[in-house]
Amino acid sequence: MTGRARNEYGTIDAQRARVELSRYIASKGLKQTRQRDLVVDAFFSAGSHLSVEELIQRVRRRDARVSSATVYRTMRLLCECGLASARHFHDEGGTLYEPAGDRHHHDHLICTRCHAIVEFDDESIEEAQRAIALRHGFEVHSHKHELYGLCARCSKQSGDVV
Amino acid sequence: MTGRARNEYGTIDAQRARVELSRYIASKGLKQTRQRDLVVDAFFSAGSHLSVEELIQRVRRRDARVSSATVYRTMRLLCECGLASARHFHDEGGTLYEPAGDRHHHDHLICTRCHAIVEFDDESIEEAQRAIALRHGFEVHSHKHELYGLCARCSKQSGDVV
DNA sequence: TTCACTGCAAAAGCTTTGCAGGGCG
DNA sequence: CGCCCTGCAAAGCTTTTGCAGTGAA
Repeated sequence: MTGRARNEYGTIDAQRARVELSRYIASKGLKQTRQRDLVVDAFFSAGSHLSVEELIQRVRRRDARVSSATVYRTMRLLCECGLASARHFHDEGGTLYEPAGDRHHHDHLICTRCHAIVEFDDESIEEAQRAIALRHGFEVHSHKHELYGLCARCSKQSGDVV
Repeated sequence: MTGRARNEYGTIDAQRARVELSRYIASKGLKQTRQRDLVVDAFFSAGSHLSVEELIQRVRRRDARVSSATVYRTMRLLCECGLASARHFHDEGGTLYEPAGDRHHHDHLICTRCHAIVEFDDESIEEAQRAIALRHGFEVHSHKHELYGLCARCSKQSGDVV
């Protein structure tokens, strides 16, 4: 137990996210609305790596009239205040969002067949990155490290069939 | 000397690229055209990491009537036959192409201010990736590893000014 | 002569934006 | 009551595609 509410992804839960967003909204003179609450709830009660399309569907189960523009705008807000981050895998398809909060940095293994996404985090790679940046005089602020291929299940299926 | 014509990027030169593309074109029953030659020349005689926009400009210096569709189609051809590869940095902006040929795999450091791109390649990272893939049962076919931040020059400017 | 290629323009797919009305503080 | 937010539709961007005419082999 860490004293913070977390779900299976190690992310903050919907309730806490709403509190943090409220704080951000207040600090910026923005307004809390029913639609924003719906989006935040839908997002934080779902799994990680949610597509805009899935998110819109989830929101519309509660209120079919929420527009996609509002969902995009709310997710932009969540990204700005650090509660979510946007990802673009496969160099194609739309944006996927993942909860951010105070979660540790991580990278991704992506199955190109079933689109499963697994997170990983490796200190020796982070260390090597620091060395590379130093060698080139770069001041690195962020990075993206994605491994594409077949997950265990899809890899096994390939082997079985072929 | 390796016996192969190479430019400063370690990529094959325009002449050799044209030969290889001709071979591919012949093998597929396609046709060699003036426009394709223009695109290939423009691409291989330019630096690495060329945007579609820059490429189109370069091609049009020679023939202003070449359409962007043709440039896209030709670059797709070059990617298919392994002479080029498409990249999408910064999660925004358009596609950048880089010569591929028989060049060694590499990754990128990208300056978020001046958009300079530096290539790197690190065996210890490749090794760590293999270990991670193994641990998760993944069969990795490709990866993307990008470090974003300020290059030496921009980093120094920041420090000076602020 | 045949069939791939080209230029043009329209379409596609994702995301943002302008606007007029609605609602939070 | 002021101003932010919302839904809708239209616009933006990059890339692809349909089509009729052109050109390589």
